[in-house]
Amino acid sequence: MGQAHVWPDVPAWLSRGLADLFPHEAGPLAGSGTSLAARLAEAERQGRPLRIKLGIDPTGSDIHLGHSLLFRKLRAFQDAGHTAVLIIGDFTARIGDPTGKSATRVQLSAEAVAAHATTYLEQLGQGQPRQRALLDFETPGRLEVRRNSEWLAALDLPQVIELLGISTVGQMLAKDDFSKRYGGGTPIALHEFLYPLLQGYDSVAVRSDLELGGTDQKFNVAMGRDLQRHFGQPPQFGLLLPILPGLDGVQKMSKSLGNTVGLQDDPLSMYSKLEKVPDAAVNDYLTLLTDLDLEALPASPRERQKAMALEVTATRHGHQAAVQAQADAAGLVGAGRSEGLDGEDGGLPRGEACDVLEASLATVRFPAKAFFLLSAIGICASSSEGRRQIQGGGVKLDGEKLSDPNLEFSSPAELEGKVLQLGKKTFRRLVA
RNA sequence: GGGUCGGUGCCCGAGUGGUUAAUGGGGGCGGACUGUAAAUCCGCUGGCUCUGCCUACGUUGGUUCAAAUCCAACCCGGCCCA
Repeated sequence: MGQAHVWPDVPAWLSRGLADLFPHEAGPLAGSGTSLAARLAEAERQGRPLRIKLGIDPTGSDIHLGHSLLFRKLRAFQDAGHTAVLIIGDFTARIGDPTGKSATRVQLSAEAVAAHATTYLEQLGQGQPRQRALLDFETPGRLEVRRNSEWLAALDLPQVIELLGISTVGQMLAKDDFSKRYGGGTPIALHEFLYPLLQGYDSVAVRSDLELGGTDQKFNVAMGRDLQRHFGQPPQFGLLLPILPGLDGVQKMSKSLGNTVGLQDDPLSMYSKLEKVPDAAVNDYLTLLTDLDLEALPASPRERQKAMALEVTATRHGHQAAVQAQADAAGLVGAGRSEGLDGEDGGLPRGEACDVLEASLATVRFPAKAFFLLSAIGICASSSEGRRQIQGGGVKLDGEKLSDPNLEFSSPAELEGKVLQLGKKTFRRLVA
């Protein structure tokens, strides 16, 4: 995130973790209209809430922490009395946002998109009390869920041509991803140019006052302003949040990079993933995923990791579950070591006392060899990989290292109740 | 449409007739170290209940004892020209 930019004229709940806000006095668009602060004040005076647009493309089935910071900000707007307009890009998802992709994205089927959309809403807390949910689905007037096929599927060719006429090839090529690809000789399909336009047209369709997005969405958000102007609407504000780094601390959090923490993750795996995010990313996680006061936290990097992991897990699963997860995580690792810093870390229960995921042996065919077992219960992708893991010395059964991949177990009874461990963080209790 | 270059394992990228599951790098996983981190070092990195067998170098056919490597057609992409 770099040095924190100061946004003096907007409330703290809004400015926390902000990467960019435009137009803004300090920015290049200064003077091109009212400031957001003025707009907020006006809205309050008139008792007319602002319409805050957030578009999501249902291209996958899981929402992860990288998305959740946007929803947190959207929720903050809701709590301040504004209307969240959540746009499910069921139509645009089928085109695929070229953002950040080095290649053209495969087009999804309508069925897949519809299914994803449903699970998204569940994950955002539809049907749950507002205290537990990520978004406020309950309070009347605070949320509108729209699908952009509502208006995009109805566009006819003349209208599409009108949209295409609003932008130029030059403008499109100014977009970072396009220019990189164009310069680098990777193909750009023409329909990809349509994406920013359609996405921008959403702003027109819902009469957005402010659009929320990641910094990678700047082009699209700005395009929304252009289109609104074209269609005679006051252009929206753009409010951009940083891209959350993934568990590697370097690349953005993304499913395809496998560095995510899913909203669906159980408390233990959520906590154990979070407590080891690289030091450099911890502050980002704290500002973007919690409301904690960074100044008030201990200086020790390890303590900050733990505090962050605990708090983020708690916001999702509740304090109780988070504390339990923290204890379990310490137990799992502590089992293999003899460390004892304070009373807090010392004397922790061994692996078996902890809450470990169970793996059923019901579908495993016996007699089963050790290497086969690993893939059979799903902790290795293939039996060959299982073989290698054992040969590499990374597999333990009840704390004892397995050295022979061909070790044969004749019946489930031999394994029942034992804990199979792969590496430092994958544990499965075997049950029949 | 024409010319030209190219399509190799998760990614990049060597290899241009014969121990080749295919050099190297990245990423990933495992081990040591550690703060359950970073950095560093080491090992592994197609599949199969595996002393062996099977599938792989865009696709399909062909030449050859033998092909990722040669030939043909096709598919896909970059660049230049139209």
